[in-house]
Amino acid sequence: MDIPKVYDPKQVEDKWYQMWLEKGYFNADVRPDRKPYTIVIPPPNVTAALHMGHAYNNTIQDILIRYKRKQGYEALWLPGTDHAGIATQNVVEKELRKENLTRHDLGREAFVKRVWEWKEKYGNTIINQLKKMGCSCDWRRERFTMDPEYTYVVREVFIRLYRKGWIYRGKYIINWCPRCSTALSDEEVEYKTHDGNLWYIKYPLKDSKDFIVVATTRPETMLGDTAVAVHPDDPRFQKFIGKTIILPLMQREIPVIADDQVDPEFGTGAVKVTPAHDPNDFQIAQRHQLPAVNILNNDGTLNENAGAFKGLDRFVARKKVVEALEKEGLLLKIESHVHNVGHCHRCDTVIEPWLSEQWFVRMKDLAEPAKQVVKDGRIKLHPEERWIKTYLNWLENIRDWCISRQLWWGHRIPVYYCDDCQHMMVDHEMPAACEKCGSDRLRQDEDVLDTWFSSWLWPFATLGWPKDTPELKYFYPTDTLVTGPDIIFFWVARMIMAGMEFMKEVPFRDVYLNGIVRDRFGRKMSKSLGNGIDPLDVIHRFSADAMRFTLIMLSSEGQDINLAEDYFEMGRNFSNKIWNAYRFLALNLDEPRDNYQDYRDHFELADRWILSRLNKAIEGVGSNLDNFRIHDSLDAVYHFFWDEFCDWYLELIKPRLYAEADGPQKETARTIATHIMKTTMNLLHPYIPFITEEIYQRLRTEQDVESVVIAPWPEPQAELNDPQAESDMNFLQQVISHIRTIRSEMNVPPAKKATLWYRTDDGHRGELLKQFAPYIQQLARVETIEPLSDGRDLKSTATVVVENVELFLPLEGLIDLDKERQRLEKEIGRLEQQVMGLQKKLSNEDFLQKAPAQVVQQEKEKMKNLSEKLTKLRANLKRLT
RNA sequence: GGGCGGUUAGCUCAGUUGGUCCAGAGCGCCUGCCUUACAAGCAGGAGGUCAGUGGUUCGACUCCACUACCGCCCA
Repeated sequence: MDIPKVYDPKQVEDKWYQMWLEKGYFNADVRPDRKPYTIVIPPPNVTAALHMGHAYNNTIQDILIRYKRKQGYEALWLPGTDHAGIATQNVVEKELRKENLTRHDLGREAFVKRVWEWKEKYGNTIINQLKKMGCSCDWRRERFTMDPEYTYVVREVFIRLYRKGWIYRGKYIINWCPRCSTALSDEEVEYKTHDGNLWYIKYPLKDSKDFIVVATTRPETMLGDTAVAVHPDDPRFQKFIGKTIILPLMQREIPVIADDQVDPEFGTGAVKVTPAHDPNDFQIAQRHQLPAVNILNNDGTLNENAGAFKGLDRFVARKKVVEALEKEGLLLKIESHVHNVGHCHRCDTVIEPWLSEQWFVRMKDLAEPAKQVVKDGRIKLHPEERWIKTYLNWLENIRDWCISRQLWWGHRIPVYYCDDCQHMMVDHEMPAACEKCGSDRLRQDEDVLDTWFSSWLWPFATLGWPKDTPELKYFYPTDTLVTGPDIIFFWVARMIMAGMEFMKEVPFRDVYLNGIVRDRFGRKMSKSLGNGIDPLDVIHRFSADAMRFTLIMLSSEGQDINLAEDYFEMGRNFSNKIWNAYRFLALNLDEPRDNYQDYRDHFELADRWILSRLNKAIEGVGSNLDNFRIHDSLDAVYHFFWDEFCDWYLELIKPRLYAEADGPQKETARTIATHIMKTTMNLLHPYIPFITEEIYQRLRTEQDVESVVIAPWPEPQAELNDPQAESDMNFLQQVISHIRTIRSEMNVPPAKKATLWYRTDDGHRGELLKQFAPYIQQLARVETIEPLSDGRDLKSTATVVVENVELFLPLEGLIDLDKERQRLEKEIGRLEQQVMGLQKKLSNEDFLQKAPAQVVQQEKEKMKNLSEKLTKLRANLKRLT
């Protein structure tokens, strides 16, 4: 048989994926006879190709969905992509800039067409990447947040909330990005620490030589001041309340007012009030009926209300205003001041609080059920402790959601205005005529909706809502959401709100929050740093299995992953190990078979042991997966396969396999090894789908299901649990390891066969050494094993004590007695320390009285064993001196 | 300013309800092996006052408090 020594994933990955698609294994349909298990993908933005974070996130989803599919659930993983309003508009605008064009050069219609072309390209790229990774999505159900059906849902929701009075339009202070030229929600603002200044400015009182000093971090906004405010109880300013100030540079008369909101501790205790450019000032202004003076254009330059500063960029204006104030002697001082400044989440531009007319969702009543379902456990977060507080805290302090965006790419707001009577109508389509005055001069609102206003509907919009489809009934609520903690507010919380509002039911039951993939130094991967790793490149160099395996091996629940390209060798090596284990079986197998149960009468210790260990591995994988401990689940099967199956079992059965004649002993080893191998492929399949299919197919028999994708998930078989076999094997493993250590430390040539004598009054262990001498001979390169007989010369033997059995290795001519003495002394020293510790513990009255009897008993037992061992080692050391 | 997370072997991290996993894994390092599945491998080994201080307890990497440093979120 010609099986290459090195596994070549390129030969298999595409082949099997094609087969899976053709067989329709990933398709999930409404099947009342089965329990559904549903995951909706966090739809990747169509801005660009997927990065390592996506690879990680989707690997986790694929593991869960493949696990459930193998368990017999009707497992639906619903794929799709997100139009990602601002982000996508930005990247396309960037493309245009290369052609020296702006979106305005193209006009709205042509620009949107251009974005659709971009979407087609990257949408396809993304789907292909997911397929390359092995993602088992039901591709028939792929959705995009701007599909016609989806767009209908978005409008429907807008209309329902509007009619309910939960969507309103109003003039408020919102976050404005001058670069993107749109409003943002509070969540889209990122605060960063800036080393700024605090400028102290004198505001002269009218008809007086007196003045009030105000402090500000944004001096240019003074041009829009309409008052100065002080705290009503602040004794320093009592005499000024109600007086009039002449606003410097503008010569506008503004009042001095008293308001509780003023913090007397900040600056001088008197603050300038700029209602159009500060949320707090806006509130103050409303209470005092102050006018708002807007001094900014939408691109961040100053408008005609800024007087002499009109047309300047806001940061240039800041300098000029300061200069002008200084010239007039009104600048008292400048202090350096560290403060947080809001930046656009998408383009990093400093945002401006700006008074403008926008659409909002009233959140209070939506937030309440979303809080409740997490509090009472109907939705569980994993890891819970870490995020539940963050989630609840956000909902406690929820603010209304600004959903209108001054963009072109997105869902147009379904609101229509009559040009004649200004009447406003909300509907799916533009009415033929104004319902109030009958005019046909109607126009739709120019703005589009926040991207998240469509993605918060994802779990049910993708299943057919608002129609009462069988899919919706069957697959909703979905089961698990896997996503990053960075979008808990943007997406997770809002999906829960939408689910509760429109479905009256949670959208999912478990939320697994995966960590962020970083570079080897713990830095976030980013284009600007150039430290990103391309999943396709990794797949090309190492294979999809290797990528998936490595990501999970490096992860731990909810923690960030530090990643470097060479780490993927880990996954490649494991694949190769699997391949070679298979290769070994194949070379010793004429044809696949899996009837190990037929040889039950011929099971020997190693067989009983490995089957018992397999049970443990199956339990470990399953229970950890059920608890979202993804890494631990893989770790369980990884160590079982490599450390126990490959390193011990396969080595132990070699004598049987290499035996000349076929016979039940040989057949037992063959069939069990095959069974373990195949079961392990089932266990590993969710993590590394490709190689497990390849091996499964090669080991498949007539009785087996046609693909590992749908082969049943292994269940532990209670009758194969064998504690006795495990403890006996454990003893023999220790014996073998100790002999190996001695050989290695004494530099015994590998080819040199050793002799082993043993002495013990433990009948069972003595029997084990006798009965399983072949194991020791095979794995420790020992020739003869016999009980120590009287009169043996122990002068040049190395010794070790394993569970009260003394082992002697005569090493005439090989042993370095000094070295052996050192070795024994070191071991004795180690034991003495332990004994001392135990002695102290056991002579402590408090311990004896207060510790549980069982613990005391355990410690006493330990003490007894250690003492015996110590006695033996001391005797042996003495013999050498 | 408020909240959360982290600090364990050279590196990246595990350690699940305080007492057998008296500290583990992967990578790296050292030694010996091309032993008829695998050198992408096998066998063996070195390496840690579990950030610091104090407390609770018979007993603390594990619980509590404070401190230091790092990171994230919110105002």
